[in-house]
Amino acid sequence: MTTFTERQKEIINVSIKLIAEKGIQQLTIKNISKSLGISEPAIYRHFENKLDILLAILSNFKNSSKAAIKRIHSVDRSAIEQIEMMFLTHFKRFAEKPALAAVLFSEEIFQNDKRLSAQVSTIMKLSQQAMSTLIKKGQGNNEIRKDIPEEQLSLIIMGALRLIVKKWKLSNFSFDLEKEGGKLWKSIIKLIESAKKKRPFRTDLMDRTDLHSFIQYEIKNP
Amino acid sequence: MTTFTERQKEIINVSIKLIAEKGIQQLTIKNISKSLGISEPAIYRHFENKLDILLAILSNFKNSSKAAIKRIHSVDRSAIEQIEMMFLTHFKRFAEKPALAAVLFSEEIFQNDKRLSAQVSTIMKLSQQAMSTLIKKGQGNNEIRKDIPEEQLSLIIMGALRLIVKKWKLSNFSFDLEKEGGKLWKSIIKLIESAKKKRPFRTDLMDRTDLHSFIQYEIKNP
Amino acid sequence: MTTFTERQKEIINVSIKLIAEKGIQQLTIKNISKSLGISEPAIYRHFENKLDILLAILSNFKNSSKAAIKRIHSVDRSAIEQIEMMFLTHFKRFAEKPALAAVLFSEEIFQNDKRLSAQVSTIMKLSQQAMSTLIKKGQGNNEIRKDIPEEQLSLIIMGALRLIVKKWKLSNFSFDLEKEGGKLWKSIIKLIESAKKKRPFRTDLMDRTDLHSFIQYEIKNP
Amino acid sequence: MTTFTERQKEIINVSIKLIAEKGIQQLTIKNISKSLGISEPAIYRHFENKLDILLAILSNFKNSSKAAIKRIHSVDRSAIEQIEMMFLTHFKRFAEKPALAAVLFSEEIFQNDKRLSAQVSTIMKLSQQAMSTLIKKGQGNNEIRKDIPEEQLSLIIMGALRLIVKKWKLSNFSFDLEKEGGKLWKSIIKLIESAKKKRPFRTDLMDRTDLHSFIQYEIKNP
DNA sequence: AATGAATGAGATTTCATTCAT
DNA sequence: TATGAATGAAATCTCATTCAT
Repeated sequence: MTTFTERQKEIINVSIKLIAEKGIQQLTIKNISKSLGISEPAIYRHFENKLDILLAILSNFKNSSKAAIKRIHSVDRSAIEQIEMMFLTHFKRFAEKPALAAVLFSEEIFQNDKRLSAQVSTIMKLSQQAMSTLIKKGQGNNEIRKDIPEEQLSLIIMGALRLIVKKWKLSNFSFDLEKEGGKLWKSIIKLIESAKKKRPFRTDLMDRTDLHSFIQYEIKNP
Repeated sequence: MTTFTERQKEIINVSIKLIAEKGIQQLTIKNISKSLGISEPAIYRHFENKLDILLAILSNFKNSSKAAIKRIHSVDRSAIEQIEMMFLTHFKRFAEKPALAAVLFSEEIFQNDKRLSAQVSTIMKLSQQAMSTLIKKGQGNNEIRKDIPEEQLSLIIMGALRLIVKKWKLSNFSFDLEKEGGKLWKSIIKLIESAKKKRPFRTDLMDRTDLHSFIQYEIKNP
Repeated sequence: MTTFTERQKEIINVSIKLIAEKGIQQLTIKNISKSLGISEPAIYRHFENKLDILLAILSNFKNSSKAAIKRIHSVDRSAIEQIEMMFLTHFKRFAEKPALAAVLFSEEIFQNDKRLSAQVSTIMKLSQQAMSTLIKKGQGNNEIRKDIPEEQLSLIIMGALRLIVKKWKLSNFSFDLEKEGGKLWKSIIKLIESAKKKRPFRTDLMDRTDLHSFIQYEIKNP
Repeated sequence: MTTFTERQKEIINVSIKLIAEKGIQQLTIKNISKSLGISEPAIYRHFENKLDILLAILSNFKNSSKAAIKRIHSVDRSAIEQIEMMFLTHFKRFAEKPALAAVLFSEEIFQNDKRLSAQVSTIMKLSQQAMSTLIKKGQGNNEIRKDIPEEQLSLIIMGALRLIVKKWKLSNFSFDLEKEGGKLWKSIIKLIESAKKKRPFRTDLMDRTDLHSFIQYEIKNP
């Protein structure tokens, strides 16, 4: 788990911002250096080449995803609550750093290099597996319906999650992602909950100190 | 609804292929012309500039989407069946022309120009609205559950649809999209169908001549 | 004295206009053909190449200058009146076809080819010699002061004439060239007239039928 | 009043030379870089684009014109002498740097861009106004005849000045501009001097150390 | 007489990267 | 750690011109 210097982090963040705002085609060494107020060759003090910057972005995100997943899995909650955590963590993270959404949901950007696309695949699988694991647990618990295979449910949940983020981005971040995410979550619960054990929907969830602070933690320590 | 010359269509197709295979960064006039076996300036006889080629790709897809949607809406079927048609039409379309999937599910590619991203938005809204309309109809019919707002269901269905196409692409088209799409559809039906009026799932749907030929038609006549 | 076909004349005129309005750099085969509403290769039916179009412009103007000069010289008037005719003919010509001014007073445009710059030189010398001849006649007549050599007077008159046309062009043809030209002429007469034989300034000159019709003729038959 | 780096000055000078020798059409980045012995992209370290190079040429000339005019106006001399200074300064400047004449008397070259043609207009007006001011002063002093409006005299003088420079250029710099300029000046004095106060023509003017050194100064410190 | 399609040459500009300082 | 200057490669696009029809 590589760590980055301050300058490297600056470069990573500026790059994410540039991709988010102007697209991958505008992610040039010139633009990065201009954004940072340093010269172009200076970038090469911190990264060997441009590809390494892109890899660093991915590695950075992968690490923080891993950490978030680990924490969610280790929390002692019902499966549904844990899935909810994943959901909300996602939205909170992107709401706080919209550029990240733009970049991370744009795997195509990285497709022209094998190392890059491998990394992207790994990242995608990471959260899908985490989701799958939680769903399986929920199905074991009778929290979640069993008539639909766990991979399908995972696909459906992740798909909705991704699409709402994408819409948010296409709308120029013009709606409240966390609020809409909350609504979406309510609907998804209805869809996936086991018929037998209907639980009352807990509107208070987001306010509960522990979950809230948990999510906060994830965002501050990606 | 602009029509394109033969050469223009060739350029459009080659461009889609290039984007799909090598990413937008490799969509250069040189590569396009090389693929067609003509000189670079020759391209400019057919499109004023590169942006126009990208716009043509989008316009082309938009037109065929519109036509497909129109036909689906005008068919006299239950809402669920119509949604199924949309689903399967989508998959069939992409299965027949994988490159299109690569391009069309990569809206980020087009983000660096206002005209492009406007077109992308329009296209996305097109199928979402079509889906919404059908769901509303189904809810009116008691075919589809009413406890979840129609926009949410639409979001969830479209999200799943998009994600499976994206996975297919990331897997290098290594699974059978139509087959997996069929499975996904089965799961989705279970999720959205109205509890009261459970219909038996019709595995035979895809084989029925009329639907099949309908979809075929859409693909051959975009 | 080559004559031109109708199409050739059209091409010449359009070319003059293009140079006048947008500069020599915008005089491209594409722009010429677009202005005429024909295809690019069509131009090559009428002129072998681009250089020939430029030569035709010059040849055209040279011919009409020669004719005008010849007529002025053959008119039976005082030298001062003949010079006045040259002056006014010039202004009238340009006032009716401003583009011509833009082109003809821009000899630099043609400098990158020997044949072109030779033609330009010839044209310039043409009117200067004509002017010189008239001045010499005037000095012989005692109409024009003799204390300044005839080449100097010619230079001064032609210089003023050119500068006012250039100013007119730079001002975007926003003043009345003929009127300002008339004023300039009054001043020049005062400067060059022989001290002894002061003639009254004839404001009526431009109205006199013969001069007027003479100038008209020159413009219509360049 | 922007100052230029050494490389920028080199580029400016090389560009002037290229325009003078081969015409604006040969002023290409390739030719500039070849002349300087550097690569084409290297030019872009020093100027953002080609237009900026042209603007720099004009700006450079404008600045030096302003300085020259300021100095001439501030000298304590008769109006006629000051006009003479303007005349001779002009000729000396161009005689020392013939390429500049080629470029500066070819405003057409710059007509295809608004910023360029605006600058050209400004420069033209600059010296015309300076000339007008001096003539008005001379008319107030009874040095210069009053029967011709000051704008007309200014036009006539500037026109002659410009035309002789242009002829010099068209002749391939084959005569002695300063000498011919001197002759022209003698003629012009005769034309404009007030009848009452005939001053002896001062052939010695150009030799007088102060004027000479003044002009020298202007040329070396533009 | 005209055109659609094409092309070699070349224009301006951008890019990632290097090197000397 | 940083920079000014530079560069090879390549991108987009324009130009005058040709050729088959």
